[in-house]
Amino acid sequence: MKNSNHATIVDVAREAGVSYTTVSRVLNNKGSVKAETRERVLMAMTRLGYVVDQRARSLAGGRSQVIGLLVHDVGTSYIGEIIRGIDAELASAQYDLLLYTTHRRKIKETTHVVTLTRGMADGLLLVLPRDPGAYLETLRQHRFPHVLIDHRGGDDEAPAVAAANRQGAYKATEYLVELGHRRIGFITGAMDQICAQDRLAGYKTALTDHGIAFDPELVREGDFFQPLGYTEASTLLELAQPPTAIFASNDVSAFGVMEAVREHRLRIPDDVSILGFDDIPQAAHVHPPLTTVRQPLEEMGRTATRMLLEHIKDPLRSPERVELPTELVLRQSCCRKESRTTLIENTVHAGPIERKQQF
Amino acid sequence: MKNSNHATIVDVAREAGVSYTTVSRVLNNKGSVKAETRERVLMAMTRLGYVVDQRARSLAGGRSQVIGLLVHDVGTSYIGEIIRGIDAELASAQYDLLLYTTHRRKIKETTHVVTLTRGMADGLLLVLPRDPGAYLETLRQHRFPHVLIDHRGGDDEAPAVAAANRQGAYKATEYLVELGHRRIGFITGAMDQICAQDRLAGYKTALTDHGIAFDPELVREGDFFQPLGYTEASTLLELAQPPTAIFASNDVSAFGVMEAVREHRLRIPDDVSILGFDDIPQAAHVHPPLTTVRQPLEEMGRTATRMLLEHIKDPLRSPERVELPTELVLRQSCCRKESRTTLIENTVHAGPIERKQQF
DNA sequence: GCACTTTATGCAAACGTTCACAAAATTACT
DNA sequence: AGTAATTTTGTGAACGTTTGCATAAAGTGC
Repeated sequence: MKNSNHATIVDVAREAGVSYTTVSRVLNNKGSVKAETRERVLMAMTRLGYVVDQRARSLAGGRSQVIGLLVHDVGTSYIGEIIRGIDAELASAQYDLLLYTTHRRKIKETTHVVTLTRGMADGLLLVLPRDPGAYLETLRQHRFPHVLIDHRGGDDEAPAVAAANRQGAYKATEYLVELGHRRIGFITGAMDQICAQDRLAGYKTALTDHGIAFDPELVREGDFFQPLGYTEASTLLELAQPPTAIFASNDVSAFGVMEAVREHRLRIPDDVSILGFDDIPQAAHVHPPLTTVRQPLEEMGRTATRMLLEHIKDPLRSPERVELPTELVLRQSCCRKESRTTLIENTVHAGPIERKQQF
Repeated sequence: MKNSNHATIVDVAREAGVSYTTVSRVLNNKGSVKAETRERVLMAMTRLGYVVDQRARSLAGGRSQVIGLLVHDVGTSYIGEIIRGIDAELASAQYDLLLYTTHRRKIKETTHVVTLTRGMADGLLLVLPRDPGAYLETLRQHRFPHVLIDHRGGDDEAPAVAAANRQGAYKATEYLVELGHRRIGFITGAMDQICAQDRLAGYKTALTDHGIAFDPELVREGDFFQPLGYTEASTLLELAQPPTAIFASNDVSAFGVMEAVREHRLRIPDDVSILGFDDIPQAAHVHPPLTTVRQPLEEMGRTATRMLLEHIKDPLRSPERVELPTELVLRQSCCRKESRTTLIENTVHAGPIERKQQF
């Protein structure tokens, strides 16, 4: 880009008849400059179409106005929502976003982190990190600002924001119990993730707290994806004593559950109540709209970003770990266990005995 | 980050007992350096844990090894797939990705483009740009490398990659005709986008080419999202002469169509065949798996990136516009119009006359 | 073994900023 | 009016690279 005539700070200075330092001053609102001079410089800038060169600024000053974001993958609304929050917060702070997708390969996480540390970015946001132990130490050593999202990991002291997974699952299960359900199926998430473990824990605790014996038969291990949600729900529905409600560890696998239920010619919610987790936008748009535990994804992104920005400003600040509340969103995919008898259309679906034959 | 002891090129030079220029040479494989010296420098680098500072390199050299990506939103698998392709290609060329989400605000597109031009990135990828006219001229003037994805726009000369939307829609419609369907519903995409227009055009042409009169009643305007797909499909199903097949302009709205069809107690594909467009991963996982037109999203990302990288290497290269082939993916959501009579389960769903009453 | 090319290395100047420090201009205070 | 305090401006040195030019070392051909 040498040929293109990009104006520099020096050009502006010449145009305005001041020194380049002065231009830098009005650029950063640092140090004092006479109102009239500032005006003159500003004029010169617009006249020349000046735009600051972030690379140079960063090299000289230390701040690159870029933060790095490390994610697995970018095609899910889970990530989409989080990024929306990050983005909003970043935009108002004039930061740019450097995106790294690891596609679940651990090595990539580490190498990316190292490069990032080296001046490219002022801070790092890690969503659902796979194996943070590998580089968390490096980050801490270099005093490199970072915040983990959705990984309220073990003993490590890293700043993090997560959702109240356990509590959310507890409330949701409680809700199903209050609707009269006694046999409540549960599809877990990928169990190597702490949020998945927490959700299962919430489910279990709620059951025992309400005097319902925990039946391992009703818990199936999923992976947060639709296909496995579908298969595992099918298994549940074919039990001798099938559940009257199924709680899936996230909305996407809840969609799989819905498929399975329909495949078995059962109605939602009349025959089987379904409950999800996350409240991704799509949850409101399926039929019937999915009752789910809202995880404040966008807010998580926002909060994490704010925390990170604070840390960049003041690197000595001690790491905090925030847990954002989850919230039960009532829609139409759950109903009282008894209510099935009140409906007219009972004949449309096959009864419980025929079910197995159909599959 | 001043306190953290990051090794510089000079430190490496001292450690290896050479000048910093030599270190730079082995770093870039430029100029000749004796094998033995190179070895020594390499050793020193690993010993000191040296990592190049991209900002400085960029300032001095001109290449930032960063490309910008401008997208609407990042939470859809449409974007996810494209980014996957971009990412793969970029990783092997040692480039990083600067992400800008516009959230559909036009102004943002322009301001971002300007900043980008200013050294932050070596090139720019624009996915489904809203209003490229505003900045395309700027980009061209500055000879700033750029490639548009999925916007085979009007007259402008910008390099671009798109999918064969028209042809794909044509083939798909033809397929439905060959299955014996005569009344084929169509849900359009957001009609301000050229790809949506092309898909509609393909549908129309296919019909007339096969001697089927175009019936405007069967075309409903959608917006590429599920809710509208649902409502518009409902409208189609409640026509006096409802379609026996519905072709939605993308998979997501096809999911809406599926909901609507089920809501009307009709079976897929026995009563209504459904066809989508895009082949997002989820399309294979719904039930029945969705027959759809595969748009090579990942490949589009890859191709665009390769083109961009070429342009960066050789800025004088003339812009090309690539159209990648689409492909009909046959799954289980479509069947012969006649086949409905061959199935056993005919009684489960309500007949066409009762349909309206149920809704 | 001498001039002559090739290969290997080093020096200094950029790139476009920020920032500490110094100097100049202005204002305030006695 | 003279001095101190304050505000405004300028100078020069970073920041960590790349790159053109100069130089030193090593081959090459006769």
